[in-house]
Amino acid sequence: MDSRGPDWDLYRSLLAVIETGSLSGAARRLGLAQPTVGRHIEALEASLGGLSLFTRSPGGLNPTEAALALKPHAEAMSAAAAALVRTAAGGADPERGVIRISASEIVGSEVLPAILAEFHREHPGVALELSPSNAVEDLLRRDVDIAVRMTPPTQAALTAKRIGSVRLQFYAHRSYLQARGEPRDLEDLAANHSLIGYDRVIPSIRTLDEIMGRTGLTIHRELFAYRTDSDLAQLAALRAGVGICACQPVIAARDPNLVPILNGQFQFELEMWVAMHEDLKASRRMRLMFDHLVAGLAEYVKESAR
Amino acid sequence: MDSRGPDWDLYRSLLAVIETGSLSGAARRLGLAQPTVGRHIEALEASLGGLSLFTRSPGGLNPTEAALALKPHAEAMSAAAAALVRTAAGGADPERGVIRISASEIVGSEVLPAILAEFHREHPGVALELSPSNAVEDLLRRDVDIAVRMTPPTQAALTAKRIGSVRLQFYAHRSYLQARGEPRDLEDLAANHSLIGYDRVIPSIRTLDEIMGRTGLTIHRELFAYRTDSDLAQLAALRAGVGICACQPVIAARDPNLVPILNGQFQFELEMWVAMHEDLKASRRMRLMFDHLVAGLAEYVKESAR
DNA sequence: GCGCCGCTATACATATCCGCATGGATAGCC
DNA sequence: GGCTATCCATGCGGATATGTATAGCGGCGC
Repeated sequence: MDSRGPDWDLYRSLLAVIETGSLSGAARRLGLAQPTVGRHIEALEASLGGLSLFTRSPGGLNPTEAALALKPHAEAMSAAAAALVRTAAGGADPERGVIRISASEIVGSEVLPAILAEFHREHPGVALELSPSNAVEDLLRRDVDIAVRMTPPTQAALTAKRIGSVRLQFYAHRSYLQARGEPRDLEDLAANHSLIGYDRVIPSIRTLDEIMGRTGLTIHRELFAYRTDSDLAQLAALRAGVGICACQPVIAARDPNLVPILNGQFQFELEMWVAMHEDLKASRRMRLMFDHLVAGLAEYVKESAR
Repeated sequence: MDSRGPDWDLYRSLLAVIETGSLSGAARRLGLAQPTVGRHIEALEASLGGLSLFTRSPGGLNPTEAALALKPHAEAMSAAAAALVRTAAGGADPERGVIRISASEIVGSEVLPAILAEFHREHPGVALELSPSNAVEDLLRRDVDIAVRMTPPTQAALTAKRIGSVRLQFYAHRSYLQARGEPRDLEDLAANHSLIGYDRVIPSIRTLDEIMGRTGLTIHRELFAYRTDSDLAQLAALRAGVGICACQPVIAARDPNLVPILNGQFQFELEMWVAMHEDLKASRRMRLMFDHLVAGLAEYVKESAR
């Protein structure tokens, strides 16, 4: 029932060596001595049936194909270990510990801060970590505890709650409209105006593409005059008057110089979800944050629907 | 960048103690001495900020709420470690090592053996493990390397390939038909015949339920005269003439005494998928098996479509 | 009530692993 | 060309963790 493999510590050293590229670097990161890490790798190679994991060179250790195949698994262990420590921090006390949250750049910087600030006032002992990213696998790999997503998380083993729909519509800065005029319709928009959009389209934005596709616009890089994959950079460009960009009404309303284009037609709807790994339901602190996010975002969505 | 937590070995001991319920049991499983495991737990509790993980008793150690919250994370580490060892087995040599495959009971025992036998003839050095189960989370948790599924795996971080549709229709054994006659239609079937079906409905069977729901049949336990959650037991019952049961044509055709009911009407279609964690694409052996399964199952589906 | 069997906790000898110090090798730079 | 800054490999003393042995405690069956 066991036939247990190598010590798990060896995997940690393996990962560190692959990532740092040298025994010395791994030793520094792990707080160990270089010979120790070297012996770990040696022991791991022996444990794994004489498998050769690195080609030693004076400049460092070069991972073999076999070692690279093992790396993702070691990363999974590392993520799980980190999640375990986060869960353990503060113990069963919901007023202490760490929570790590992932959200899109926009939500992470424009929507969450207010909501998280409120949570932090109520629970000052809980440390918060925010990871702005669009990667979906975060939750499965346990890189984060809770995620706010704009796509329905169809994953098993996930506790997910739908918040509602967030509108998205075209906005432009007054200064831009003064210089370029206001587009009459979609055709005019596409032909004679400067759109702000994506550079290399990110997978998780696909829903947006579909929606825009339905409106008759074909999405391709050349459609956009100002291209960046960062949502935040797009928002900044919109605020600077570079061009026209899709934006959430509540966020746009914060700048009185941003005005809706095309009479607010061509609204897109994005679903907003909060998701958490089921395993974390065992932690009172995580449940607290989950519920707080659901409530806070529901408020935001309600405001957005007005 | 690091602030590394406790030694990963401690997590392994933690998991073993939770699962066995005692230091001694964990020590036996891990091949360590009981005091060693005790010290591990002690060290872990200290590392985690004086967190209390167990209530010691003469009969064993009782995990606290905090320890139970950590368990899933430790399990994730364990699964990842096991997957790493499987990947490492045989090294980069695609002709050696281990592959662990998950499939439904039916597919695992009626369809895969022939396909896997062929693979095994070509690659006799590769050890194969088959885990018949309907749990979907296997791949994410890395409990298995490759899965054959009858539901579309909508998960990110998964390499999935759709094989095609597998028909499912009602069959009965000749002896049953002699005794009970042949049902004229669905109503007759539901009212006057013995159906073989599920006991406590398993989540992953839901697709089947939906399909059957479309046909007008309401699915509830009482509909079935012979109830078991094991697909294999259902098939065995069908072969023994217990009653009428949905079955794949290719499988039914192997027993000349099984005949289609209702003129082959009311066919259901199930999609067949092969899925693998993206991380495993780095392993040549896994890719080989993935491709072999795709080819072999495509052949099976083609045969089934005739 | 007695003995047996499971468990944990403690004490002590030992084997193991770790860190330190050193040597050798390569690459970049003045 | 020599200097320096990396890196890895090796040898050795010491700290650390492990295993063995034992004591103590509680439950269960006869």
